[in-house]
Amino acid sequence: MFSYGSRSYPRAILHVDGDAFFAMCEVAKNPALKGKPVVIGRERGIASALTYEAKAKGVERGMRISEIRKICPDAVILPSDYETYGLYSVRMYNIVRRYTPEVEEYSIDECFADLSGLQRPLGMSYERIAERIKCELNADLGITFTVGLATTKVLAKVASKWRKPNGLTFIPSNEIYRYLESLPIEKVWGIGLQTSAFLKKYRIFTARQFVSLSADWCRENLSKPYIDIWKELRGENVFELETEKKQTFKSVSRTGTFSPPSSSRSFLLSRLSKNIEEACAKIRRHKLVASSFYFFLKTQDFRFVGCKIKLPQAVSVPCVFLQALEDVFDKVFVSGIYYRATGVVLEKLKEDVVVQGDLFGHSETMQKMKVIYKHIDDLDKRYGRGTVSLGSGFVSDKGVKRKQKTDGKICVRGYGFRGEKGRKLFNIPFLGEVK
DNA sequence: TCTGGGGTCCTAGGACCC
DNA sequence: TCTGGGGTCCTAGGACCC
Repeated sequence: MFSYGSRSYPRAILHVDGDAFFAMCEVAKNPALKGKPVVIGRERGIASALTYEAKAKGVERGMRISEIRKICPDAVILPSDYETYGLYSVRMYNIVRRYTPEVEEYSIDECFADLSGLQRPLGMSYERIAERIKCELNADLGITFTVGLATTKVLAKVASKWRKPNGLTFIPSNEIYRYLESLPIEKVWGIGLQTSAFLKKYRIFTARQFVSLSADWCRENLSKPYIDIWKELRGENVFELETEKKQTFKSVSRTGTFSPPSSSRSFLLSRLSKNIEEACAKIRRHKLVASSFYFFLKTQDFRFVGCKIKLPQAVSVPCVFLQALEDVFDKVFVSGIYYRATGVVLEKLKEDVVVQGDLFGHSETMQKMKVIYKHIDDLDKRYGRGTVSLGSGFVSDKGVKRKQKTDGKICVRGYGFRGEKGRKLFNIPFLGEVK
């Protein structure tokens, strides 16, 4: 009988977490950035990720870029490059898969892996395997990772949060309570502000106190997700790894904040038009159609007002959404109120089954729209997103005069047209029927 | 925390049917 | 028309995550 010490893992669940992932991908891509304070998020105006060097200088996530420039003048501020991060992400998964096919691609910078049963074939303890994986990730990607090993997913998350960055923490089953002792309840994965506030009313402040609650108390006072977390923290496996490729989206959304806040009906509609166009482009990229969507306005004081809309058929062309939106917009919009953001959520998504010569499913106009959007998507692929866009989104574009009549037209960005800048409007005849 | 953006899951309650 | 019970499906909204 093999024995690898007294440390026991009924299941050996690994959690791998990239340190400051987006920022570190940029450093890995361009080694000249090494050791410098690097901040990601230039295009959004706020920091979405930052290196530890930037953090050491007082920069924080969510901080405005303008403020970062003040407190850290030597910061290298870059726009996000999701394609690169996605590539590093796939490489991360594949390195972990050298050890086991049981890998859950949890997010762009995180994954879980089930190492159970591997000690004997690999001739190593689980802890040694975890160490090896961490080293290979670091060596092959040039990025450091924080790794946690425990007996359940929730405990593996506790482990990987324990020491960052570049951390490696093991929680064998006989040491669970030691790690939960001082862990604030709101730090537990899945327990947020509301639930921790509720638990604190009952004098539950730490994860240790939480797991000491009786099963009866939990059943009476908590809903399923929290009972599951309670079990997982006690070492009982409830959350299985989802090793199947994350299939298709259930919803796709696009939102945008603007400043200063606006009370202009046409401006808000124009922003929503942009939201719809981008969301539609995304579902077309994934070969999906939506038959329902939700739109909302966010007021200055952070309230959401919105409305859900059903479409007569599942589509992916913006004009149908836009038409439906205009029909109900005024039920939600109140003139005189100032709004700071708009957004849309496309729902009821399903695969866009292309039926050749389907004369019944769609009107003639719809057929033509689909053809047009196929070409628009091709142009976007070649010249960058937003090369061709709807005129209705024009009012909110910089440098376009408000009065310009643009509804019902399609605009094309001027790049590449003999040095011409700006945009050109084309009134494409049969689109006249489409608002 | 003077608060950005993109997702998922769960649940209570209403609609509808037998 | 009212009373009673029970099942399913759908939806809105809450809560949480990265």
